[in-house]
Amino acid sequence: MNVTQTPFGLKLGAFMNLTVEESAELSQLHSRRKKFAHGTDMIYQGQPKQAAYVLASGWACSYRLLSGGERQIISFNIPGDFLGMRSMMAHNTDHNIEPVTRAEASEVLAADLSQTFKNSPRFTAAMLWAISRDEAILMEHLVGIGRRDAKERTAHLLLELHARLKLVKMTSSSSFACPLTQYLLGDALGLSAVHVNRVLRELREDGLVTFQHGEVEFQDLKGLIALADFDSDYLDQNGVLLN
Amino acid sequence: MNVTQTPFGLKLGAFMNLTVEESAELSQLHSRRKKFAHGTDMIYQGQPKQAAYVLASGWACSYRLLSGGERQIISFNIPGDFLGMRSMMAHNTDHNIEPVTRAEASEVLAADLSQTFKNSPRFTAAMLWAISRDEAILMEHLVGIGRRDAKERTAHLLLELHARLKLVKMTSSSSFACPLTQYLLGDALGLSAVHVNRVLRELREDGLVTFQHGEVEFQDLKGLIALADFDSDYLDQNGVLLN
DNA sequence: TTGCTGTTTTGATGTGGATCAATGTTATCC
DNA sequence: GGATAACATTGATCCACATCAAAACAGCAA
Repeated sequence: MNVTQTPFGLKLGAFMNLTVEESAELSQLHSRRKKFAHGTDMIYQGQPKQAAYVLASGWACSYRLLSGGERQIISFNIPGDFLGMRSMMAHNTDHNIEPVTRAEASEVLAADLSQTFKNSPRFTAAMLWAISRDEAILMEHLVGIGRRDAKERTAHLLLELHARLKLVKMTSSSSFACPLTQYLLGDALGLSAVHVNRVLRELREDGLVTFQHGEVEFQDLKGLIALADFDSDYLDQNGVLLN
Repeated sequence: MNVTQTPFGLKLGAFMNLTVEESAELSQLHSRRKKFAHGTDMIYQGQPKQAAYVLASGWACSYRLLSGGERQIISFNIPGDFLGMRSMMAHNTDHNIEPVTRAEASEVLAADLSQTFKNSPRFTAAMLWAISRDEAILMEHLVGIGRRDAKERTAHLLLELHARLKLVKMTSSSSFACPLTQYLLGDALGLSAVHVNRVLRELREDGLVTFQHGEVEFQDLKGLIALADFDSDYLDQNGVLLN
């Protein structure tokens, strides 16, 4: 299979066109495939070997648990995302990553990665781009929790997921399959699951989006974008989407 | 001056010992010095040239403005921090960085940086470490805003700043100089300045910390750490601090 | 000394979202 | 067909923090 058509390839393609050699290099990284079932952590505190993964299929989420038992989901991960850069670089891993659905991922060894960095400066740049983009997503998430109310926040997240999934060709024009429960949404949005439910109902009643039976459908995309004050620039993929 | 004693050198030193050659390489990056006054943005939306900086002295903060006029401070930056990685990699800059005090920073050109990456894989790793660490700080911030109450959050931020400043030798054992206003704290913590004031008073009355006249003083460090549920692991600098 | 400007402090009142407690829905398995 | 489990929905009550308003204070310029 052509690597440029994998989710990871599609994503990096938003930053630059991959040469034949780079595609080959990428295939290497992409070889050691692993499967994860719902309920088993992919990355966790105190794990023996520092590993990183490229998510090939399925969704995951990274989260932190507080001593009081509450949890905060840091980010949702979709196919093409690179997981665990931090657990590879840092001496302690302080957050967990668990699959939301069944998931497949390619394990990336630190040695291989640094070899690839050496071989291809352009690939290095692309990885830095991907990392910065993840950071931008995190920032936007922070802004949402800090300064947007529950409705705006929820709308924003749905719009973001739509845009990100679009990049890896996992959407139809105005809907996408979404395996997240209201509990997961709550843990990500800093809301109770109960309140997430109310917010989703309001959005539905306003004729903006519906989220039912694992499917998010946008009824009024413009209205939703206005409500959420959503500007996709931070995802840095507009050039690609316009093509 | 020995680069290893600059804040940036001290910080990277937490990850690895710099060789003589690496120090030289680092000095190169560190040469084009610029000054910034309070009130002029260092990095802003739509700026002509993509630049990055290493903060040499003074404090800064990066923030996002919402259409409603509210702002969310993403992070506070102290000497040794690398600023603007994202504005260098991405096609659009979506957040601003402004100095909190007068500040000096070394401008880093994209070309120089990628050259340095090519020359020194170890430096590349150190930069990735620094980036991951920034991401971890951001995550912790997110967790705080999402799941901690105002008092815990405030305490946590003060403890984090103390630990980070320690790494670049800008603290005394139980206090540090802090140029932040209560408005800035509020914008970072997702609180109103009024509420920040009340929280600071409570912390003072509890005999935990005082923050007055630009000086943060810890009265009961253990108590504060317990209150904030603070675990410095995420800063990945414990090994260094123990030496 | 007198402002002027930015910052801190305190009080009174209002609200978004948490929490508690049920009930409804759907899927799965026997 | 009933039992069980996971998830979604709705109502009632409460509190942490926002918002509004005003005063006290510090630093600085003239």
